[in-house]
Amino acid sequence: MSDLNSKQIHILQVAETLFAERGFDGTSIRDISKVAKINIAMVSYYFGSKERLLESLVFYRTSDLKIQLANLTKEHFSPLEKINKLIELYIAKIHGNKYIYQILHLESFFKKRELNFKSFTEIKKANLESLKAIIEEGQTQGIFRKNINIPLIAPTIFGTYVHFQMSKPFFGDILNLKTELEYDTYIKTELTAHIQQTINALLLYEV
Amino acid sequence: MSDLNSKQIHILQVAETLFAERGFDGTSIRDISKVAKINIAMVSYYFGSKERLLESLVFYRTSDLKIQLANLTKEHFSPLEKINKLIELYIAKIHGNKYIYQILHLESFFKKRELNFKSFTEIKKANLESLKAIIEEGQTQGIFRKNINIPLIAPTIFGTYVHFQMSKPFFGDILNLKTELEYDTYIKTELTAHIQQTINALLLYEV
DNA sequence: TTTAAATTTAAACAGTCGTTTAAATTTGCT
DNA sequence: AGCAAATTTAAACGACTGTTTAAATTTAAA
Repeated sequence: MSDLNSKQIHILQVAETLFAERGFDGTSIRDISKVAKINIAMVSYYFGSKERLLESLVFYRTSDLKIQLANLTKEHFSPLEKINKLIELYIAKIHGNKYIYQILHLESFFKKRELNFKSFTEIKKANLESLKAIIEEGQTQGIFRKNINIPLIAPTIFGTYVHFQMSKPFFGDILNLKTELEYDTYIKTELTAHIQQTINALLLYEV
Repeated sequence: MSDLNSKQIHILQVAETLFAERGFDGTSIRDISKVAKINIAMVSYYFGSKERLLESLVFYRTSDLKIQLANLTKEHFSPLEKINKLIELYIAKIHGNKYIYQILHLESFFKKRELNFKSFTEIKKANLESLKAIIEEGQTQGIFRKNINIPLIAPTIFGTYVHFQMSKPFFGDILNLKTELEYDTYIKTELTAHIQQTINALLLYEV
């Protein structure tokens, strides 16, 4: 499970893009085999089954997903700077792994799928704890206001990004972003700035 | 297409919950027939095909989706009050139609599906215009700050809600919301308040 | 009550699905 | 080179898919 050869990794990479594009049910093993240029039996040979292929993919990617926040909390930035660096890091990391996040986001709430998403949940909990630590640091310093629903900040960051990413045709149209690169650049600049601005205002000001 | 009898509506309602739970591809006509207690041929008889059933469902629901914002913009509230009423209306309406929104959200970005989602796009554009009108009113009154990326506000509202809704197992766990009713109540109170607080801070304060 | 239309049914259709099989081929070690 | 293990292949399996068929039944108007 843990040591994958180059052929297995190639299959996972093909499966990843197809699952993200068409969904798990919308992608057949024959589709994967055709794109990856392998025999259809190779998926069963290497992974056992289609479901186990997805499990391997999730395992393969989520081991790479941990966002380096430990270093961040220790450095001597102000809480506000930490928050903004966290958001930037968060969006960049999610965007770099957008396919697996799309898959996890789409498939995780289908109850019939009984896969092991514990690692994903643990990462979310760990990230929430890091965020909580930074905000409470800012609150004790008297910089951030007290009445903040901390668990709802992550959905605002994550949800804004995901919704922007999933509504690409709509926002590409109204914001006149024609190419993939233009869209990516907009996410790294304007969207990240918007989210930082939003969370900063929420943390700093009483309404 | 437009005049549906009670049997057709019953089929659509069953299909709606199943599509939202299991996805379009994950739901078979036999599943729908079993739950709706009809013969499998009735779907083809009434709707022509499974795809046309989805089209009928989208048409049936989106005609009911238009959020009544026209009245809102005309009433003599302050821009800030209008924004907060808009958010409350928006979340309540989406939450009341959560199943069809889930389906649209999940299926709309799968490119292979060439369905007619124009009405959905038009609603989004109309809502964006209403939001823009209110914010610009506030800006000319000198209440709201100038440097605001208006098209990105809707993704923040919508995205926060959708992500909270789709991560029900996660947030139900960490917020200790055990029943469906507790979750619904939390959305109508805490989550709506959080989003209002967030957008208000964004509109009112320079960071 | 007769009769034609609308509805409902069980059965079958052709196609695709994930998976398995057994034979063929390649690989790597002695 | 010889040989066993690993890999790759084409073919087939049974199960499930959406859809169609034709007969049976119900409905409703004359």
